[in-house]
Amino acid sequence: MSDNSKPRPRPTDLSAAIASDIRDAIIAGRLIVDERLPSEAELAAQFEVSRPTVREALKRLAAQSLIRTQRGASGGAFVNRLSYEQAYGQQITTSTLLLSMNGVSFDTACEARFALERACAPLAAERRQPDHLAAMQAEITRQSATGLSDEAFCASDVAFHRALVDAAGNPVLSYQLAGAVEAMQPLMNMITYTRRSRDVIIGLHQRIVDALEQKSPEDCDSALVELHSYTRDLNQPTAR
Amino acid sequence: MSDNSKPRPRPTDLSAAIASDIRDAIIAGRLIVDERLPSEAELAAQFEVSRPTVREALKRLAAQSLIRTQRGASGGAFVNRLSYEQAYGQQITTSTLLLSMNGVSFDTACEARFALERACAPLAAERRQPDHLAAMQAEITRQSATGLSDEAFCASDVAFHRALVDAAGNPVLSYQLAGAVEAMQPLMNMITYTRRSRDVIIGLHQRIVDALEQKSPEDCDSALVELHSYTRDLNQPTAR
DNA sequence: GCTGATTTATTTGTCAGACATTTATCAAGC
DNA sequence: GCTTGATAAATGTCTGACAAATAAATCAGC
Repeated sequence: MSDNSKPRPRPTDLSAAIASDIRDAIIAGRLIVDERLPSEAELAAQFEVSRPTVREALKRLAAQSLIRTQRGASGGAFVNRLSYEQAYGQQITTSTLLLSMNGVSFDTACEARFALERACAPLAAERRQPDHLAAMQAEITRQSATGLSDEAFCASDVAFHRALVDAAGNPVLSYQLAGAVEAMQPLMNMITYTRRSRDVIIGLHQRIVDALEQKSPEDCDSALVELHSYTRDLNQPTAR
Repeated sequence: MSDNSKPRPRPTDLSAAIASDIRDAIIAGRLIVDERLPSEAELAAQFEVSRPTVREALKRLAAQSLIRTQRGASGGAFVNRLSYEQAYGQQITTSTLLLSMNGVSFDTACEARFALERACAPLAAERRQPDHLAAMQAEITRQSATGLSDEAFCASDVAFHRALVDAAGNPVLSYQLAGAVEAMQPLMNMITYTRRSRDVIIGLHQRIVDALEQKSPEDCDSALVELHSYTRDLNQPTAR
């Protein structure tokens, strides 16, 4: 009556197994936020392994921001409250690598991004605050500058779209979209932006801001749709 | 000896600094998929640290699925091709913890989930394949069973919605949505589902499947909107 | 010459013990 | 009362060693 019916292949890697144990305890709530784990020596005794092995396990968890460590007396490993900032970072790293390593096409990534972004637009139109509009307007100004490198233009584009997402006022949405928006940047960096194409994009950005200011989700949506197809065609000007 | 002027301001936590270095190299493409890293001993010499320190760094990267390791001659650490499966897993873990540790309200998470899901609906209506419809229909059947626990009902609900997302035929969307959908499960598990409420939900699910079958994005969207508001009210029956 | 078993070399996985560094706590001295 | 120093606890790091896995080289046998 053992649980060897579980499909989980018990890792022969002790540090991976220990990390998995502790991770499960955190996810299941048996270890709560800010709770202190036993010291490395105690964990070593508990799992009957050496301290370096325990440390490797803890580093794995630290890499996922599940724990944080503190040195000194009354230090140790603590269950970490995963902040939005940390979650953003991991989300962006994972998304970026997923796209680049699997040869995801520009079209696929672009479609996903604009689909998700359109989902935010109605909420953004309803809740946008002055600072969101100001942030977006500032990026438009930056994008209009002459002599801006393609890379800088892309970075500003990303910042614009992140501000748009943030305007929806839903931190969970912002978190989910962070990956989609940021991971697009490397792909968009491969495009050459002519003066005219920049002007078109900037014009659409302005339409988006205006639509949000007037709380018109329809105008915002149509601008996004146009921006999507324009961006797609930029990448494959001779397609079809 | 030019690099002794390398005052990188993170001398604490050498293993974190080394992991960061290697991670940057992978993201920047200086290390490509399936490329073998130097052995632990070589890395130790290269970074002028001990092998355990290098190992801790490598374990951090392994925790993010950035590398995989192999024992034996011609073994070592290899840059890992991040698979969608692995990315799903990390996304789900991070999202679940983010919601539970930050006390994200049901409404907020629910709003994000349905907003994102509505973004998938038009694509799903266009591209859904028979197996997607079959998978969704199978979950509806499961949900209709009597004596089903609330937890099992929720699990089936999640499976239904993931099938809906997959029907959009965009792996990047599926990846992004995996977190949003799965992370909702713990929150939805806290709801008690009466027979009547289950019937309402199942009815809406059926409407969604029918709409997809008929390739009607409008019907699908309206069903999703209704499902959203119904779910929200289930959680706070006396609100407003 | 070729096949198959054996040895060898390389590399990760694990262990033990030690020292360095950081930090909270507490006691001593002014 | 406040500062200051000693103390203890914990993580961070190092050294050296052995175990285990695995691919390549070697060698015996035909």
